[in-house]
Amino acid sequence: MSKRRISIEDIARKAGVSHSTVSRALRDNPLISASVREQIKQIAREMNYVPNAIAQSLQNQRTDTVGVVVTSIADPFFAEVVEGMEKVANKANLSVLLSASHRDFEQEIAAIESFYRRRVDGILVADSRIGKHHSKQLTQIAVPTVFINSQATDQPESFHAITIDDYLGARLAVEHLISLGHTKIGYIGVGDNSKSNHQRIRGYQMALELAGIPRITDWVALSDKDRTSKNDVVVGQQMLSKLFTNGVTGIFCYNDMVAVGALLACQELGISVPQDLSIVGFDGIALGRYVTPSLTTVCQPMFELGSYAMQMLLDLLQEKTVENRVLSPFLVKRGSSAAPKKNYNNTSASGT
Amino acid sequence: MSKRRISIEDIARKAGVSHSTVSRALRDNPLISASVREQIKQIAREMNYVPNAIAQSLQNQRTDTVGVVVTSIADPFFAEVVEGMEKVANKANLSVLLSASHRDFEQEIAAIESFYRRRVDGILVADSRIGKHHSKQLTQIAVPTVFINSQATDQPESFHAITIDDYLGARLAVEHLISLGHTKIGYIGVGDNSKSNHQRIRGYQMALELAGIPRITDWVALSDKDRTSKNDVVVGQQMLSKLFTNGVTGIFCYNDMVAVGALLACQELGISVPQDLSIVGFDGIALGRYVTPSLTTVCQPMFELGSYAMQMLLDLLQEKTVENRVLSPFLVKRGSSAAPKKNYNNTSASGT
DNA sequence: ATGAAAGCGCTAACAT
DNA sequence: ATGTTAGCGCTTTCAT
Repeated sequence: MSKRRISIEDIARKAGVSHSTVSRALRDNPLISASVREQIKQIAREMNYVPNAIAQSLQNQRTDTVGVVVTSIADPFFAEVVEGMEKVANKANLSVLLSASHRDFEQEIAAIESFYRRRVDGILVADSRIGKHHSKQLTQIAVPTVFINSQATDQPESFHAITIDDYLGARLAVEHLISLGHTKIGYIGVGDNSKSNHQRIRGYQMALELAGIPRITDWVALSDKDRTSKNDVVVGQQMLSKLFTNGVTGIFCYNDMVAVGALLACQELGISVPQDLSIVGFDGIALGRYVTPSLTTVCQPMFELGSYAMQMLLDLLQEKTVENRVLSPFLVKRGSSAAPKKNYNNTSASGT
Repeated sequence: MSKRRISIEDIARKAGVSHSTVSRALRDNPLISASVREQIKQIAREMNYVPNAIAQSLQNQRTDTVGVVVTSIADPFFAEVVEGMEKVANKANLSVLLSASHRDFEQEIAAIESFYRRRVDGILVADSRIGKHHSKQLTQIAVPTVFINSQATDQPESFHAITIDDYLGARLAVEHLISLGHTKIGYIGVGDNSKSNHQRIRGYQMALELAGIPRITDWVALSDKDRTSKNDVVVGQQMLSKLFTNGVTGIFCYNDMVAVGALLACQELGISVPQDLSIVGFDGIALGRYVTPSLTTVCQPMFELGSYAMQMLLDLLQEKTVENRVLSPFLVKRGSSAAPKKNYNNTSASGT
């Protein structure tokens, strides 16, 4: 905001009217006569006048800005989600302030507080770590907020939220493997305390249970705490051999990056997918289409997750009542899953 | 910005001082006695006071906000670049307004104008389409601006810019193929009028020329105008067979997505890479490591591109003089390139 | 060391 | 139909 810019004052002077007349004219207030209005607009154009949104915000108590917090912009999943948000925001003439939390609680809070200082009209938080115990600080920040795939295990009821049905997704994945004839099905997950991971494990277990397949502890592997999209791949790579050694013929992975890691490990170990082992991912990022074999996965409607979330926020801003939403993921069958090879002890494991 | 929030007025009332004293105390102005200062800060804390950044901006003529325009957030290349920007901005306590241009000139201008209205302190534009003829409108928008990989063929000299050396990158790619023994080398590019594509073609041609390899028109294929990261893949897929039929043994692709498309086409056509055909990409997006075979490519330092650009902008804001930068890409050899198969007419094509 | 007052650029209630 | 004035919440002279 360097030098002095043209203000309505300047235009008023040149037009020989008061600054309020200019203000009215520029905003098509019907009180101003057409001729004066056009004259003023003409002068404004000639002087390259651009209204100062900061001054308008101070007066109007609205910034036409929303804050968005994601764990990482470089994560292909969130990139899609943000794309969806941006599209809706843009159509509604809202600007988007973007901030990354890197899955860190402190950074998430810091981002939200910064948004609050800047008086954003609303806030969108993806993969939030905020639970009930923190909600107090935040309810004081009385800014309309929508959470996307909140990861707090004790998510406060009072918040607005849009969520993917992780439990359903996991069941879709595992039931797909079961329907192909697999009975030795493993899970590779992440060891952070995310709700997603919990729900996906639950879905995995329930799918097995409903099919009468016993759960084996050695068929579940979880990584350590720290996570980035890059080392999700490493998780898959490292966990794979153990599970394969333990005899699984199919693996459901926490997400696509983990699945890609598993795929990579298979290539190294000479395990052919899907002949020797079937792999199913979660998310539906573009990458899954380009690996070999292409990845069977449970897709989250990422773009919709973002655009619906933004739409919910818009509704909130217009004081409409908004219902929380739960979106259903869907299975996309590709090359990484197939029926298991027939061998000695196959599909007869239906007894308890 | 819904209801009334706590202001310094409220604190002043409660502390029995004037609002200017509160303002000073909160900002550690040495004029205020330590005891009063602490008392005021205490009250502010108790009342959950959060300064109104909008009011501060209006007074200080600074918003501590930068605007960023990229073609698409969902593009893995820009996602990395933005990540780099965000990191530097965050450290400098700058907020980032993000907007997508979708490679559309109008949208790019609209985003910049919106940033100007909001009085951002600086602007970063990636893949700008703005050329000399438009620079007039924008020089009036006297906001410090840095362009990243500007795509205007007639980029105005006066702008600040950081650019990857596309020409060098292309030479690296093609010289790599030549050093492996290839002499029949093709190029798959994009038909938009981007500077990158021009420079990469130039580098491709120069590398051939320097090696004394004749150029063959049929070894260069360009796509039509419209581009998204998704249909860059399609470009690679569609162009591949023609080039292969025309006898090339190595192909340099405009970017990694095009290269992935080419790889996919090879799989479908039963062309084995790198035995029958070598493929080299450009960009260095993560995806390249996960496809089969992994992609040899010319890497742009994406994260640095973003972080340096933001650093240049910070310097500009502090009125330092900043030099334009040209970053060098570097070759990363992976699985998709190898020596061509020996056959009848091999590396003897060194005569003019 | 502290308060009063002006002003950042705008909108809107209140005159006329 | 237009001008005058106040005020959004803050910082910063200028008094004292």
